[in-house]
Order: sequence, then C-alpha cells, then structure tokens
Amino acid sequence: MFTLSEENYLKAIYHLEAFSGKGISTNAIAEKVDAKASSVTDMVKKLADKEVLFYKKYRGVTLSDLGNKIAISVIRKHRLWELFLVEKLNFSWDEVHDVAEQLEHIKSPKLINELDAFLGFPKKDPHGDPIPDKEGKFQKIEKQLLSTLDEKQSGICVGVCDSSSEFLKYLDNNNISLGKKIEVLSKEPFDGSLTILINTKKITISKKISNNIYIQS
Amino acid sequence: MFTLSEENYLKAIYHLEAFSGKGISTNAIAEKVDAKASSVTDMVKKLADKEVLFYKKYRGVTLSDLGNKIAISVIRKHRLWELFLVEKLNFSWDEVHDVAEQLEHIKSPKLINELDAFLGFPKKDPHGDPIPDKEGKFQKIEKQLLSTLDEKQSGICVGVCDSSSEFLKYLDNNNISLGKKIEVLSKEPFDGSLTILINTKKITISKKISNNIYIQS
DNA sequence: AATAATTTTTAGACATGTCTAAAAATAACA
DNA sequence: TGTTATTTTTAGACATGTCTAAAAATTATT
Repeated sequence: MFTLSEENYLKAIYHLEAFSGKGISTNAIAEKVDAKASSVTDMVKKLADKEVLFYKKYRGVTLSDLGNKIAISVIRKHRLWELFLVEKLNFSWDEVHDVAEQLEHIKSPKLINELDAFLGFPKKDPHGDPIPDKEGKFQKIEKQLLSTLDEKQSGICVGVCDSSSEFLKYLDNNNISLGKKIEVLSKEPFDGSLTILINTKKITISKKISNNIYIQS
Repeated sequence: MFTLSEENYLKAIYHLEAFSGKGISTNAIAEKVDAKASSVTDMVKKLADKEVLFYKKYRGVTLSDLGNKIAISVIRKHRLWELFLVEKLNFSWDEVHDVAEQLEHIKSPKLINELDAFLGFPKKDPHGDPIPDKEGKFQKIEKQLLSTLDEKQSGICVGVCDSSSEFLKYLDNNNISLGKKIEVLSKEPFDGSLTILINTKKITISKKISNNIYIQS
C-alpha cells in the first residue's frame, strides 16, 4: 500500500516523464511536489526500495511498470473526481483541482469503478485530459501548444497545461474554453505574444498564456 | 485546521458523550479509536490546547462547543457520503462504512454542501441515523433498543448501533432492514435472547443482536 | 482505612515525512 | 582542462502520531 505522499511523488514523476522523457531530476521532482531536494532524495530511495521506480545516485529516476500503473490509477481517480464535481456538483473547471487532489487518494476500487460507471465511462476530464480506464488505458490526444502555431494558422482548443484556478479564470474571462476555435492573426517576434481571433473577437495573449493552451489543428 | 487523527478523536468522543454523558475516559476513547491509552492522553492534551475539549488529568474529557461543532461536521460528511454511495453508486449498507471513513475527512465546504443538495437535503443516512444540516442541526430520532422491548410488544426498525459489515450482513441474511415491523414473541430470561416475528417469519436472535437494533414503537 | 486492582499518565522510543546546513558529485565555462 | 557553479546527497534535526514499560493516581475490596 502507498501513502498519500508516495502517491503524489509517483504522480509528479509520471507527469514529468510524459513531458521530458526518462531520467527525472531530483530538483524537477522537488519543484513539482513542493518540497526540498533533500526530501526528494529520501523519498526516492524509499520508492526505489518498493520497486516502483529505478534510482541511480545523481542520475535521476525512472518509473517502473508498477510505478506507472500506480501513477495512472491515481490520475484516473483525479480526473474522474474532477468530472464528477463539474457534472454533478456544479463546480467550475477552476474550482476542482484542490478537491480532486484530496479525493484521488481515497482507497476503494469499487468506489472509483462505480463512479466511472455513474459518469458513463467518460473519456475526458473538464480540462480536456484523457481519463484512463479500469485497465489504465487511455487514448493519447493529438494536440500541440497554441504557441507553436504561426500566423494565419488555426485550431480547436482541446486542453490546458496549467490547471490552476488563476489561469482557468483568465481563460473564462477571455471566453476561451474547450472546443472553441482559435485563429492566430499575428505573432509578435519580440515577446512571442499572439493576437488571436476567438468568438469573432480579437484579443492579444502573452507567450506564457499560449504556452499553456493545447489546440488541435 | 484539524488533522485526520484529530477529527477521528473528536468524532469518537462525540459518539461516546451521546451515549454515556459527560466525562469520557481515556480508555473508552482508546477503544473507540483503536489506540493505546497513552496515545489518547497525548492527543487529548493537544486537543485541549486547541480548545476543542476540556481535560482534567484522571478526570476524562468533555467536548467544547467548538469541538462539538467540528465533530458534527465530520459526522455530517460521513453520513452524506454513505447515502451517496448507496443511492448513486450501488453500494449496499454494509459496504459504505470504510469508504465513508476516508471521505469524511475531505476538506471543502462547497463539496459537502453541493453533495447535500445533489442528494436532495436528506434527513437520514442508510443506517437510519440523522444527517446534520449545514448549521449542524438535526432532528433527534425517537428510538429505543430492541432489547428493551417486552413480550408482545412491537415496533418499527429505525436504526442500528453497530455499522460493521458483519452485523449488517447478518441483518440482511435475516431480512431485517429499516422500516420493517418487528414483534417480540418471547424473551428468554436466562440469556435475554428474543424470538421475534419479522416478515411473517419467526426467528430467534441473541441479546447482542437485539442490543444493536433500534426500534420505534 | 489499608491494601489490591485498575486506570491514567509520564518517560523514552520509533516511523514518517519533512527541513537546514554542509559535503560530495556533476555540469558549465572560460 | 582546471576552476567555478549547480545539483544532489548526506547528516542531523524536528513535528506528528504512535508504541511499551514504568510510575502515579484513582477506584475497589476486604
């Protein structure tokens, strides 16, 4: 059995691997789980002992198959709970994250599988991320960062990187939501900011914003 | 803010006070929270510092108003989650307890109030216990132990003391459930066992069983 | 009321998960 | 390639919540 902390480390490492390949550094994990590097070293040793990851001193870590499985099951729970909160309990997409962070650690296979059924075996969560099924399988969503688009190109908003309340509220305030068409009108070479067309309205967004929006062309 | 352990202690003390009045002993708490008396002493000191209970060495403890409020809010969460599991996720009443023990510690006022609304502001949980409302108010259910009935007396089953899976499965196996009429046909003076009529069937139950069933006459 | 039994508390220990500060290893650069 | 900077690890500490064993207080018994 894995503790809440252990699950959080596994989830963090999983997300980091999805982003930057194998060999995740101590510092990267530390930032993700909001702890000091020394704490990460300790925890990583423990997780290596439990055979959920591989660890070589000074060389970073890589999840084992078991580690991956556990991380995915936590992510499955997180995303199902987020959808439940939005669909059934009137939460908005910027309110769900913190509560789901708690709910994802509840231990009960029946609970999560019944919740899955109750929601109709959904494939995506409120932020556009895929929900792994009971076996841990999920379809990878074809997507790219809005920041990678050039002038005149366009796409559909299909997801976000950052699920923080501040960022999602910004999107709400600018009428950016999943499924919306976004067209890049111009790109500022100096700072990478974009002027985009959304809902027949022209707005300018910074590089930091466009770096956190996924689109599908 | 209160930790999971602290909440469990407050809940335990609340239940003990409801049963046996003021001045709850260290040992009673220890049994309820499944810990050693020495651990209880430590925790109780900490809770006294936090002003959720009154503690005099060797004299037991009593919840403060704040302590009561917190205990009731935990119980509210526990019972709402139990009802949710039974009503929405196909749990049976003997499966809900352990999961609700976890869910009751999730921190989010919005979550629990929305859940309450989602369930239609229910007044009772699957075991017949009252669900406190947002303000902590709940109607006290008029009830007595089945074991206090005499021969020829009868009543409606309105609750259970023990919510363990074993006990509830026993009740299921004997077709005893909330709302059922129970008539005492005879009472054995030696061991207090009862022969009762339920569903037009005659069965004999031990004192230990009748001590865990609440009825309303 | 004195002694025995029980309950409760204290003292000291341990596991978990965290930290700071210092040492060691790796990476960067000039 | 040697020196500096950065990253990572080690060492030692601390808070939480638990334990065992022994001491102290209370309660029960004769």
